Amino acid sequence: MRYLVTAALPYANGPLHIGHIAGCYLPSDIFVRYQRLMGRDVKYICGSDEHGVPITLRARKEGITPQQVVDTYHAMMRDSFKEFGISFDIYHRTSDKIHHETASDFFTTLYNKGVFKEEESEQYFDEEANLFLADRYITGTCPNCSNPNAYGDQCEKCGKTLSPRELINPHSQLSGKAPVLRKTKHWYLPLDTMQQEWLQEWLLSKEDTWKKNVFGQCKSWLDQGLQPRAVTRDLDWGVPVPLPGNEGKVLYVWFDAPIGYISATKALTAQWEDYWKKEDSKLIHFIGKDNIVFHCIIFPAMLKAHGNYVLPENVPANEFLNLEGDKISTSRNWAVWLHEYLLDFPNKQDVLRYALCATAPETKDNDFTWKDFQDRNNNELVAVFGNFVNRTLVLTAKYFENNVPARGKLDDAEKTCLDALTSAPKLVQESIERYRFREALSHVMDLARAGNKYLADTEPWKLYKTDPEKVATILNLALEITATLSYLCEPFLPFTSQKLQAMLNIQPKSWTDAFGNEALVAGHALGEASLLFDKIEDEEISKQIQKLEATKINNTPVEEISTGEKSLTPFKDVTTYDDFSKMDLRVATIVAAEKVEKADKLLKLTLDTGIDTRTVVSGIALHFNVDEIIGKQVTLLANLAPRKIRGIESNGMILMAEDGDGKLVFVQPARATKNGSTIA
RNA sequence: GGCGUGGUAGCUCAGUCGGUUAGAGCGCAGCACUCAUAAUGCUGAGGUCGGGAGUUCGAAUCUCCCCCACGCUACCA
Repeated sequence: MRYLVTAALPYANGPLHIGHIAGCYLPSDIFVRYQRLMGRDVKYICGSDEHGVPITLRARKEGITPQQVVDTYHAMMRDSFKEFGISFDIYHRTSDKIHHETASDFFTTLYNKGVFKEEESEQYFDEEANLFLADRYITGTCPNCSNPNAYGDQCEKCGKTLSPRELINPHSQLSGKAPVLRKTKHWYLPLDTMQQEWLQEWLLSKEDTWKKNVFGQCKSWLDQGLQPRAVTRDLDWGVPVPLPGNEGKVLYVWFDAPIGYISATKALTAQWEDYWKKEDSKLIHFIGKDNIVFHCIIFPAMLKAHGNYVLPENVPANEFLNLEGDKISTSRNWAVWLHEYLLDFPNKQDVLRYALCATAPETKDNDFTWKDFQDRNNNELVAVFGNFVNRTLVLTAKYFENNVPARGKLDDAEKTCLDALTSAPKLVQESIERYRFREALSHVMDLARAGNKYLADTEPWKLYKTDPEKVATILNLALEITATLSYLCEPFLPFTSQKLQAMLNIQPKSWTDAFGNEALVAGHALGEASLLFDKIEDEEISKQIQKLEATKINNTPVEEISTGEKSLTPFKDVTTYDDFSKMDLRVATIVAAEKVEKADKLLKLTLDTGIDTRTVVSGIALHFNVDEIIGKQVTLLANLAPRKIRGIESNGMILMAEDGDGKLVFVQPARATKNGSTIA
């Protein structure tokens, strides 16, 4: 049996922050270190995801090539991971030749098997730049919130997922011109038929073994019915489509990226196929919750379509980590960056590892605060773990010249202590096997607590004068606990483990060897003791909090400027009076309003136009209460063709003004005017 | 609106198949101790288990309705 553990490929257009670490890299690292200690055959795979549109956008913005962008961030992330003790067997990258070949072959195999559906569609094309525009290259006015700077795939203001065709007044980010529609061919993965054939059945079989949040999300997707998904894009940055006559097309990044796990394994070992194709291999994907669909549905679909590959055994996705009560945001710089932490807190990798593991968002979103970080360091690592080790070593140095004393007769206190000693590894093991890393870590701390209690109960410092032999037994056991702690904490606190083992003058051991035997023999000479953890003072914490508050202050004016100036929609093309005069604009009064059933944003308005009373459905329910708009005079586009919305016929359209923040205001006459008055 | 996940002590969370008095860590209060980085140990206060109804001898746990948070999704001319 062998394990293949993957951690989500981080996207190479920005540095790593604590959310990435807590959600994915730390849990996977703990899991893998544990598997190694159990003597299991495990490979731990990760790498930079270096394709896709945002990287090309950043490159354009900074006036460099996409390769330069990814080189920078790839090196940065690789180094941060290493320094933080994330123990990948390989940290690869998707711009590597091996990956291009692997992804290319993968596509070709599926193509030759006739898996894909081929389809032509109309996409926006920039005639000046002479290329098809990726969704991100197109901006326009959001049909949802009227934000004039919405992207073709998503409006960042209201969060709505869009397609470029929905944008009002679209323009190319490259030339600034309005793009034209042109036909293009793409290949689709037929998830809909796969759902029927096997995917649904396979996923439903995971109900008992996968985390609830993960299974629930998959179930939700299945219930809505899967749709075919394009696996190619018109773009020049990525893995080229390996079919003749298809220049300017690449594999879509979601198709390309997970294959990166395979290429990385290839780059790591010639036996890569054992890990991917032998039935007794367990494939485990560690990811954040934003990646559930790709790893639970789409990638398995790809692997199955290819044939011979194992499907994931488990996908233990975490939820999100917040920071001081707010969502972590790269663009708003609201984050604790790993590379900055490593500079600000040198040699304190384990403190962050501890804090993030203890507060990891395993079952729901969780909050990281600097106060919590400080408390966990001072009250748990220093006071419980470090202090127990220190008092044990100090006592041993004082009474036994730094040699391990012999164990004598065992009383009840000793038996209780030995119970804790033998049960701790089992508890930690069980928790890790169930992907409960917070719980596992607390079992480690419980052993240190048991040690502190043992010392407090037996009081060797009092006994020494009257019964030095008893003290020898006590310290023998206490030292045995410190040795066990050094082995047991390795997956979580690898730096501390090493340091402690040096202090005890012992060698690293696999868990199978370490537990169940006495780690220290009488007479063993201990090494030099030092403190495992230092207190973190208030000053250091308030410095970090101030740093965050500064970004908050810096953020506000920038955003205001950007929405105030940059975001104003450019003027539209010239029109004629004839065109304008076709529109019948009238003053009307809202006489009734009600929420449309089963729609969050829709209000059904009844208008008095002076000539008739009519119904208009308007998407303004998020901006106004029903009560506050009744009696308001508004501008009505009266001769707009009727249209059914949610089963209600809408006759016309209410004109709204929109400020930079997406707030809507009625356009109305400066004074109350007769209903039906014309506007021209 | 639909779907998913969650709501348990001041904070972070556990709670198995429905079963006695709902637990842990941190924080707080008191006591003990002095080997230890004022660290440790013990004791205690603190809960209408989001709200309401139901099933049951018995509900944090099962059913229904509602509220709140996060995510997915629908409606938007």
